[in-house]
Amino acid sequence: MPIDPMNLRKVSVFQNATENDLKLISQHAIERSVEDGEFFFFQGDPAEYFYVLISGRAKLMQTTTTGQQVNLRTISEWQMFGALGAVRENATYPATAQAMENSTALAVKSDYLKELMQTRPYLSVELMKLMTSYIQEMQERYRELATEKVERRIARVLLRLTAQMGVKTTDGSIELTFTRQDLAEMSGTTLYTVSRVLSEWERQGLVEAGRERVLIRKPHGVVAIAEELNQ
Amino acid sequence: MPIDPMNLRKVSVFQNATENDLKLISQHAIERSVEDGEFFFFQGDPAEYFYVLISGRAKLMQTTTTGQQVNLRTISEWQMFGALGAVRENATYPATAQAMENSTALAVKSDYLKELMQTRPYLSVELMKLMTSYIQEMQERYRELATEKVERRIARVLLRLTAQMGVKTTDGSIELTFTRQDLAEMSGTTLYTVSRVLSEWERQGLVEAGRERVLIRKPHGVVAIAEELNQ
DNA sequence: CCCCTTATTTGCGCCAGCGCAAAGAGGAAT
DNA sequence: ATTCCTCTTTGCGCTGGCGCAAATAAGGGG
Repeated sequence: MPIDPMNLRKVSVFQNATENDLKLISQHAIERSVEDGEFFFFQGDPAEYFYVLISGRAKLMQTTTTGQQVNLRTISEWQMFGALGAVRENATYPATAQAMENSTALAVKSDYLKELMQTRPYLSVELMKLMTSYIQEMQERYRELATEKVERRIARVLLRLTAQMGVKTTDGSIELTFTRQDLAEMSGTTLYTVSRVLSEWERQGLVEAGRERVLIRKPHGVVAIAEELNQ
Repeated sequence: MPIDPMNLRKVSVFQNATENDLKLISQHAIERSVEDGEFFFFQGDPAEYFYVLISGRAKLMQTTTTGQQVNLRTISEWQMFGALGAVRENATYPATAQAMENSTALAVKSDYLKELMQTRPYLSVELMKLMTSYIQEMQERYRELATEKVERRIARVLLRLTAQMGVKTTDGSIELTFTRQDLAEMSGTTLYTVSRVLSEWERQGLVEAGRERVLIRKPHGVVAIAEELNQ
């Protein structure tokens, strides 16, 4: 059952699209459901489709030859992913997309997007804006990883996630749903270190740590750690 | 003295431009010379112009609040830089561009590029390709920084630089012109560690290390370190 | 309600890499 | 040649963070 094309306007790249364009795109889309832990695509696969997540949650990651993983980005609803292939000819995905819950996405042929962009400059512009924001975020994260201590990197990851997908509870706390392993992959450290840091913060009353869950009790306290000038 | 517009075809984004477009662009360009160590622009400045380096060498870097630096990219002749501002409205540069030698660049108003892109899809396409390659490179470097040991990261930096700007000498060695500090900023470590690693490699006969200079004697040996599967 | 699986915590030992400090080396300019 | 400046090397001590191992906790399914 195809979704209402108007929903596609929630996708940043399509925010300025005409109603007709949205219909065209949705007509070219097929729905794909993927279970928790399974994959939309793997790094190195031919980038034949780009995706728009319509329900669930996924992550984009790179895997090293030795099997270690690095989390590049978390994808939530109405975000586009796998779109780099729409740009180059015969591109392959530069990362792997794995569902973090049971998820559904729309898949559209990259070639179709490429075709649309030929005659719709707004699409290129929006896609470039999105790419620009990725570049900036990666540059920033790269700098953090190169220059900042683990504790602060973890604090920043929590804040980034808060902005992107944090759920505010009634008492002003913020709830995040991630495993220690997820957080480790996002902050460039190990699950042991994440666990130790969260335990310490819990002792200080900043957060409450649970299974696959972190409840930020004092957001400003986490901000303080992330920004702290001393060191 | 304005340069020959045809030279602009060496810029990847302009490779498919018409002769007339190249002329238009060069007519809108002003030349700017910057001495060794001085700056084209700073992180946070309004991104009014984009640049094309026509002689010399520069680096793009991010500076932390505590003054530490991270090198994002080295710019050599006919590369475009500072173009992210052409995409967003009222953007600021996300990085600082510093000359590594006496350098000259063409500066063109970002707005002018934006205007051209409205009617020339090939420009958007090429710019997106460039952005895609940045994203991929940053993702890769991020993964390396997160998962790989210093020695291997340094090896990879040398190989990247070899591909980008290495000078082959008559006997098959490759010469690179960088300070230990530069290499440290590029591999996310300190100049001390770079120095120690290079000294060790010199003992093994892989390289010759000189002042602001590294001569790679056995490129395949460096590749072996960069690729080595054992750990 | 119990069992099994998966996530988390924490003690412990270890070492890669940091960063100070001081000495050495290479170039450029006079 | 001499001087000066900058870049580089290396000894030394230190520590942040890794990662094993084992215990503990939290769900989920039957």
